[in-house]
Amino acid sequence: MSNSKIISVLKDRGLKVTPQRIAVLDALYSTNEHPSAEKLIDIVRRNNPHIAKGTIYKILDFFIESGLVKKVHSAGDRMRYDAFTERHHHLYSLDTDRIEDYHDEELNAILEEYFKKRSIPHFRIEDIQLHIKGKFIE
Amino acid sequence: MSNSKIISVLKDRGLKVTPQRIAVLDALYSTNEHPSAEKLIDIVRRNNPHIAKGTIYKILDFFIESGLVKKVHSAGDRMRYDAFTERHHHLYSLDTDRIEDYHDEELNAILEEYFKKRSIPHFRIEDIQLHIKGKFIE
DNA sequence: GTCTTAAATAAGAACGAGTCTTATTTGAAA
DNA sequence: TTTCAAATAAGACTCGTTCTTATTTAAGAC
Repeated sequence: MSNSKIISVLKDRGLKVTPQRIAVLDALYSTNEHPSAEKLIDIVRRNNPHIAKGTIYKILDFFIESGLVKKVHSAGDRMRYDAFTERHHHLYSLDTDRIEDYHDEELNAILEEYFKKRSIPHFRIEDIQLHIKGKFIE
Repeated sequence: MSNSKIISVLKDRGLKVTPQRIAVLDALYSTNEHPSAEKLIDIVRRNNPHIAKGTIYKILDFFIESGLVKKVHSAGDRMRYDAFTERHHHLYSLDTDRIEDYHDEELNAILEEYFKKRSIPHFRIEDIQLHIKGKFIE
């Protein structure tokens, strides 16, 4: 994604634009592998070697509050991030730390239908995601 | 669950029975709050103050390999564990670290049906779990 | 363009959940 | 009861993440 588009993403939401935020958002949009913070720091520093580690963690938290980024639920020991905000699901490798997107409108419709007629006592649903665990075969 | 039943769980699977394993399994069966390892260590040490932290982590890994326990995918900074092995789903609080079970046969059937007719290229599914995120209201 | 200031960042120390190491103990088969 | 591979205790260590403090900066006001 071009820099000017990334700037628009921030500006349109009334968020302050900084070179560091642009770099982090660019790194997130440039990959679909749901990177860990450490991986993201690597990517960011290819073009911006001076950006501080703590800054990137702080920016990630800020993006999460702002709704630009979501944490990916996982069983690993490091947090994973996802900047693809449309409703989608994930495939989890049981062998490796690979996590891929799974997107299907029919599935979304089925889930929508199911939860429309069935409310959960004492719980207000805000988001639903399927975790599909298994093995990638090449 | 009684001690003799817990011993049976281990014996029936051909697993070595130790006081430490009994204590950890007992702690897991005594709560449905999907405890972190640290929380579990607290529970275990109420009755067995001498059991080492590393031992409990090692036992948890062993139980996971043995299929007695599953890791719960989460966005938090600590791993959570679940000894309820029937197919079920989870409710996640967006405010707190609360995670509750959600169990419904109709939902399982719907998912079964959906994935029966739709295979995912290059992926062999082994387990499917719904993450329902939202807010608990009292 | 310049000023102003709250907010953002740099640098690295600190924290803590989870892992590793080594000596000791033990479950359970023979 | 003997034997020994496996399990445990104790605590040092790792490293992903957070915190602290001084410095810099984005962007609104003038």
